Amino acid sequence: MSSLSKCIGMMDEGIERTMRLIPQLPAVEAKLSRLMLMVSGSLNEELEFELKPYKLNHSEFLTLMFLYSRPDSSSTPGELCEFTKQGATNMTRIGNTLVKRGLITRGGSEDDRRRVVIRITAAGKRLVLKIVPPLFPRLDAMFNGFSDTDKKNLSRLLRKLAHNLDQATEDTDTHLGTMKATK
Amino acid sequence: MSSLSKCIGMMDEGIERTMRLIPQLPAVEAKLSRLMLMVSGSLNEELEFELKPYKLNHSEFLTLMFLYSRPDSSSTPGELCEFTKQGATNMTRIGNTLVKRGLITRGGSEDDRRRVVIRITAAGKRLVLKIVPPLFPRLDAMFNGFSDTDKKNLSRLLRKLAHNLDQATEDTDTHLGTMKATK
DNA sequence: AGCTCATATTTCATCGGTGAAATAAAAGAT
DNA sequence: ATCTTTTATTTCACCGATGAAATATGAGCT
Repeated sequence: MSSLSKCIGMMDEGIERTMRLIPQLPAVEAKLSRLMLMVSGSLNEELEFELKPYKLNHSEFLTLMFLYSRPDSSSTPGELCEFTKQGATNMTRIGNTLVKRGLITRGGSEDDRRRVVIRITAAGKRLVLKIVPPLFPRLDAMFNGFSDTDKKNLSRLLRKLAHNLDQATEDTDTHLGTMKATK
Repeated sequence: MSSLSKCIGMMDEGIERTMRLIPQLPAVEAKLSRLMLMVSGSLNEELEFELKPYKLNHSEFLTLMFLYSRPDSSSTPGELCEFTKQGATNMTRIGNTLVKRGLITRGGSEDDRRRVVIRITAAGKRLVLKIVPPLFPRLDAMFNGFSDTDKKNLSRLLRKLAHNLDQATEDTDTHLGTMKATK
């Protein structure tokens, strides 16, 4: 496999050369967004790799962790879709496989009987406790050489980025909204 | 759609609560890595959305841009696999579709006749020039409110993260290597 | 010349996810 | 009481990518 750093080097050179062909290109920003995508791609790969022994994929793990972190150990399909950014179709499938493995249960809600309540089981919690702690050394290693201010800054900048991305998609959505309304 | 910021809020709360259940959890680092994944997920979505009108996906776009940025407008499947982190199977398929659309050509190499030389065509270059400049405003908007030092810091921190990730996977790989050698 | 290694392609089964449409059931509004 | 909306599921066709195995071809070594 080619190392991430090597890919980043190629990317840097590529953008430098592209800048000569398209001078208006905002090179700094282009590099930053490419960096984001490449680094998190690698991070994602790493996570999937760690989950493989437990036959869980990223979405299933997220779902499980979200339930684990809830005060009442439960949620609904809709809420899980929001948080994990999955479509309803996929959420149903994830639910099916996790139920089949006995990691969650699905039951009708008392108060709103359209709603389905998804709850993590004792076995699900046990699995989380088996998966998560071994991840900690990796997590620490990832941030080797990061000072406390480094971490604070990274958090701040990523959150700012998130905010800007929200703005952008909000604009797009409202435009689509007006287009539909006009039509 | 649920906004990125709202998801980040849920994530923050989730990790806080999880920390109470698993006190050794390195919460700061966990949040940072979740942030990375969430923000870049959204960034990725945005990019795919921009590319959709041109019937290109992320990998095809990367491939095209890499070729565009090369001094001689060409590369080889192997090199493209490295840079785009795609498997050979997928690279072949990407090549097929781009050739079919007249955006690249595939030909035998002169010096090493195992090698295939992939070259971006004039039409391919034209498409790049049609796609890329409209991306610039988005790119600028993404980094709204970022000072020059913010950008420098973000770049520095992402590159450091990349370096650490390389170390981690290198360790894993060499362990696997010695395991295989021992076997 | 012969052997091994490297490069690329193709085929095939599989995975994870999407999007649209149909169905069901119940909540909420008037 | 009916109508509309919300919530969830299911089905189906499809997309993009993976991984393994088979094939082909040619480079490089001895």
